[in-house]
Amino acid sequence: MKQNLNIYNSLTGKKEEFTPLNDGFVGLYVCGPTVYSNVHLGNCRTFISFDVVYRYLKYIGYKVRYVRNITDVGHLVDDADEGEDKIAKKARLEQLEPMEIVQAYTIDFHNVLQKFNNIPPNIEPTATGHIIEQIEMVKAIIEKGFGYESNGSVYFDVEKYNESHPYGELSGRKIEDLLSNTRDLDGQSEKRAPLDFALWKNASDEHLMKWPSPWGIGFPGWHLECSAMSTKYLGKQFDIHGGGMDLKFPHHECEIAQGTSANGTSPVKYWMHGNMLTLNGKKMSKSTGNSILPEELFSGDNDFMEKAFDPMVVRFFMMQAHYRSNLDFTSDALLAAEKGFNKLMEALSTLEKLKATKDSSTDVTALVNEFHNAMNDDFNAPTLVANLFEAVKFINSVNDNTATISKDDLALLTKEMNGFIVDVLGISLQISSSDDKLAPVMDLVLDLRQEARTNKDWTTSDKIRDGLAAAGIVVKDSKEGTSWK
RNA sequence: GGUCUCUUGGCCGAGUGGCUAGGCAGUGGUCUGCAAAACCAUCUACGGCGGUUCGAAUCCGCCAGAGACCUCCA
Repeated sequence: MKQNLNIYNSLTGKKEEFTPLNDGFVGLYVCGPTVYSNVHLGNCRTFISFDVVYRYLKYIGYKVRYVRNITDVGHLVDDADEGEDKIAKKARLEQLEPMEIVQAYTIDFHNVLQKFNNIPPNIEPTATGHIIEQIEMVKAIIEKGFGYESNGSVYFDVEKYNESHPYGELSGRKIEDLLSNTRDLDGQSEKRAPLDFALWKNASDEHLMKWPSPWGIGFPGWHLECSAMSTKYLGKQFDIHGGGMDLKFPHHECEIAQGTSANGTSPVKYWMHGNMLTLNGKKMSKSTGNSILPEELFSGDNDFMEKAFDPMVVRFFMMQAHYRSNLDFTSDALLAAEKGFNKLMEALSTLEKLKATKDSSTDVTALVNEFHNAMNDDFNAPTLVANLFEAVKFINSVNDNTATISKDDLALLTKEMNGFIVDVLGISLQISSSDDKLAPVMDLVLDLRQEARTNKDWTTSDKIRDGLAAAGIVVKDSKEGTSWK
């Protein structure tokens, strides 16, 4: 487990050696989706990035409690006082119960992530299931003097908090700058100051999702659920909190303020933020039509990609970029990734067939150590992939008898190649097309073709090959015989 | 307007003060009846202008361009 893992901490802007609060255990919280529409590809990238973080922590021996919430109370669309709840709005438009909306999109979310081979979190709490905890947290914040009630709503007093704590420390903002940039649209605002944010909102009669509270009927503020649920399941302070870049401000900043004022301690030791994803160089946006859903990518039913892509290819493609970098989705890039992916998979099956000899012609231990070094350096999956391809080259060389591998090294390499590809990167191996009924048919067909080839009947053999190709089956001739795929 | 980040070869994308990232494409080769596939080898680089340094693509400054956040957003 002693791996000298380094994590880039958004709070300090530096890579820091990871030391868990409790030796051997890691608390990991990731901000989940608001389930009011289909999960989009950008969301998936964040969750896949943190899936790899979770997987690697486990791989190096930590016991991890991974918590990722489902936001099933819609955040408000507009400014606090004018806004509309996204889920409530959608429910009204579609004439459904809000919980029908939530249920439908939660299922979609789980389905998509499963296709991407994400491991489900250990706890997936919902905001509506933790209203009591949220109310208790609001009470605590008021008690500590950082929250105030106004007309049935409760707000967080940012300026008061800033007197004793640096509000803006995560996003590098200063309260003066924020103030000078605040848009003037209040008027009848219940807030004392424009930077204050809602902890609890008074609900109007038409509002669909609401609960009783000490301040009247209402619903929790947008930032509160994460604070309440992370505290409940991971404690007042925990190790890693992740999420997309776009949540840094104000969401995570508010979480720090809420946690610090309610619990007396900064809630998170290591903040991690994944970067955004673009489509053809531009931000994904539903309004401009520059957007693609995972299902559309898998089915090929979209205007952006030349063909359909397997979820594992998409995942592999994402692994070729660092989680803190932007990643641009283009047809060409996916196509290139698909070929690389196939090469890697091919090598993995070649590895199983390798024959060990007395010595290894290369330092396999060093090769494998590089896998760890890559991931220990702030989960650098792209460097890991590069290192895996170094191993691929070696595997192929052994297969071509231009390199050798010892029995022990072969065992080590097999274990670690599979470990890093399957367990860490989360690339599930393709179930080879061993269709029970097709396989014997193919054996027969290829046998006939081989007969034709032996008889130098090229017309027949090529006809079989072309016919199969038309059916999407690629025939591969090699020294060992003919295979198909 | 404010805060911050980024700018790498035909494409995607790591990384680093002096030593090959990697993948895809291209080129050459091995294999093959011919192909395909596979494998091997190999070319093209660090936005512009200054500065620091023995040496910078890597550090600093300026300029240009892109993006994120400032308002719900992974």
